[in-house]
Amino acid sequence: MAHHVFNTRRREIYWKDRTVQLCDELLMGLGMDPMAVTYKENPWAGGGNAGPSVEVMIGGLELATLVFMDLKATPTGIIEIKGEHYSKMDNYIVDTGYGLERFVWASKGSPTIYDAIFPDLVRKVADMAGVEHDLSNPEYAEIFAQNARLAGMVDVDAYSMKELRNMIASRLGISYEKLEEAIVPMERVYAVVDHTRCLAYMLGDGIIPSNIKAGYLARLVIRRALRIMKELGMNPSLEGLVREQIARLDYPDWQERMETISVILAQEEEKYAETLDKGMRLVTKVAQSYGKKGQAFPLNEIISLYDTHGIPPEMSKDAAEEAGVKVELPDNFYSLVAKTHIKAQQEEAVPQVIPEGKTELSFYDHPFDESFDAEVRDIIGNSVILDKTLFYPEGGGQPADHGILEKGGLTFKVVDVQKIGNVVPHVMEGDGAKAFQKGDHVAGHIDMRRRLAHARHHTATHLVHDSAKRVLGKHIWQAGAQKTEERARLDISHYKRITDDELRAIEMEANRRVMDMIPVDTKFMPRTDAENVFGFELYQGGVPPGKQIRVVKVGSDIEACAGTHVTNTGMIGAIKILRTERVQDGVERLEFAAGEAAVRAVQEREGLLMESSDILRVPMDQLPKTANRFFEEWKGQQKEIERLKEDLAKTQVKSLVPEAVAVDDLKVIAKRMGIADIDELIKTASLLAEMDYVALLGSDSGKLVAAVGKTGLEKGIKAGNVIKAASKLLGGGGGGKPELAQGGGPKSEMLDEALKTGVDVIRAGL
RNA sequence: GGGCUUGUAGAUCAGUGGUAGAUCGCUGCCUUCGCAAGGCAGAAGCCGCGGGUUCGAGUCCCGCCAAGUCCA
Repeated sequence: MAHHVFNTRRREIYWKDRTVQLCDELLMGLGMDPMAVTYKENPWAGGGNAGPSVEVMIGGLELATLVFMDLKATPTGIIEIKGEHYSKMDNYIVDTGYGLERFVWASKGSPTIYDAIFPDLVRKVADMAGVEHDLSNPEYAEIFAQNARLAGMVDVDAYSMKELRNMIASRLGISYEKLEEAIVPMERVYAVVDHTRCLAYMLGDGIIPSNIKAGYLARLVIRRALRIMKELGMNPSLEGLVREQIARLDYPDWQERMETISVILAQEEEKYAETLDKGMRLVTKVAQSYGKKGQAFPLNEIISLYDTHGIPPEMSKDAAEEAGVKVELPDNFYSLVAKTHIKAQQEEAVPQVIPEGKTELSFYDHPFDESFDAEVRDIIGNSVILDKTLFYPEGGGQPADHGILEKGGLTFKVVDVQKIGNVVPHVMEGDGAKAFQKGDHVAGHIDMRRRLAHARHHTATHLVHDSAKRVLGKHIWQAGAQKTEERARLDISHYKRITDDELRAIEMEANRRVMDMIPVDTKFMPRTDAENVFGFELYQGGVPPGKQIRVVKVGSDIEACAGTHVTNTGMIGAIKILRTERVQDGVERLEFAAGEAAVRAVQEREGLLMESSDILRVPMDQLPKTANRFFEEWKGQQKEIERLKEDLAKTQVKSLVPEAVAVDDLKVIAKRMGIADIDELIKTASLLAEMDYVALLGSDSGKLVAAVGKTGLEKGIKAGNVIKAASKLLGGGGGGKPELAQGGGPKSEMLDEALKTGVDVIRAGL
């Protein structure tokens, strides 16, 4: 419940006195005692604006807030509130908010707002959790009433929970423990009721749990509710409770959505269970590793576990204690987490200078005109401003038209077109704007090829969106869109990845609308009329400004849209969806091409197929089978080669043994092995080492491997040292363990010298 | 939008730039009337993809893809 007023300096409708008077009349009209009402005025600030505000309270309960916004944040402002500078605005606004449910609470006099608004649900959850909740017991009821009142009055930032509880307990004349015992379980019950209702609104409204923004908030609420239910010993399933909450809200179409909501909730519950499961394993492991070292579990480790893996600090604590590791959890854990994050940079809003005047937009009435005559109204920087234009300025995810402006037989390229206020600046190539003067008569020519490509992609976007809705469900909402000449992309809200089958179905649906040759119907309508007829689903691409909005109707798809469209879906020709991408949890991006671009995209893909089938020398339809066969064969052959290398190593060992030379009482084999690869050398050398030889093997390609047997190791010969010295001669390097090392270098012609050097190192090591 | 993390056998995960491992699961054999359990043997890996650095990359660097998590 609210009432608003927009006052201007020229015309004031009403301000503080009248607002308070209206509030007073409302309260009296509801039968309240006006003398029991307290009005408390405070400065208010938020979102770059500020002003006075008045809290309306009855018996300590805040029923309404009356906000008077008449200040805006300016760095040079002389009025200072909470460290920010403000100055007066030309417009000043009354913004009120009355808590309907708070009125119910006040009238019923029940100890908490939850008992007033949904006593049955509170009862139900309490029963499910096995919590006694007997409000007919006056002592018990008084505890809640006092708690609610004091908790509402005290600044929670200034006191810890414990201090607050202590205050309440002493006022009630009972012990802290007794208060906690009475209150904590019920607080959880209230929280469950509150959270599930919050979810009913969020999910009913089409929010999909995600890892960012509003969706993330929904996920947090879900997880918090699950956690609280678990603490209450309930079997945590949100579906039933959210269903009941939605049933008692007056939105019939939300009931329909419950099907999707069930799926979403089940999915979120599963996901959370998985995260906790994973987290438990991870945190146990980390805790044990600190336990082994006999160290305490450091706080920054707990912070990082929470920050990167979402492991609740309580869980870290439990796991640590189980592993017998000390840990301390500070009260301000979450603000410590926040401190580790770098403060977000404040965006410097550059106030855009809005030029005077108006450029008439002709492209809506004449969507296929290529040329127009106009008069130059102004030159700003390198931009030309005309009295009217056929150039479409960038907006709504559609890029600007390009083309030329012609003056006295000379042509100048237009490389960008924007819309600022009601004015359209045409940005010229180079310093082309210099050639124009105020009052010049010019001819403009649009690059229609580009325009049409955009129009096709734009109308196709509406069709793809509509098709996605048909295939995936009504919960689909546009989360962003962008077009170019070659591609369009559409982001839609959806709670899981789009499968290949769904993608094909969407593509087919969209192309059917193309084949149906549906006329594209566009008209300007008063905003409120359009909203009444079509609903807020109009605003898929955002809410446009102004009283008149342009409504684009393509079959069953109706959107507020300022872009240029083709006049019939048949003009799109073809739509080819190219891929999907998950831009965030809960938002899928569809990338597609329309018209000529679609044909080109298909041709490109076909090119890849043709090239591949050419390489494999099979017809296209056998590509998958053949590719699979090649891959399987390749894997088999890899294994075969592995086996053969081992066999080869064994036979080579036999032929190498007679070539051993005695260096002191060590048996040393240094040998060039032809075109062997490094694996082969390693296998052969390590077999020789097992037989207690010292082996140094090289290949024509300049690879070296050394392996040292038991006796050699006892005498302190290190394969790594041998290899280091030998491979240095090859212009490379090497290393490894004492028993096995490898190396090499580009100067393979030095191999014999390198082997000799290696033997020298072995001899020197003795 | 930003930060952090992860991607290795069917699963869970190890792996200081130097011959890819463990546990569970799987297959076969031994033991048993049979099962559970145990013993032995074995199969199973484009180390997410593509570049780069290097004599040598699962490991280091860059890009991409996929996933997780946090944002007073």
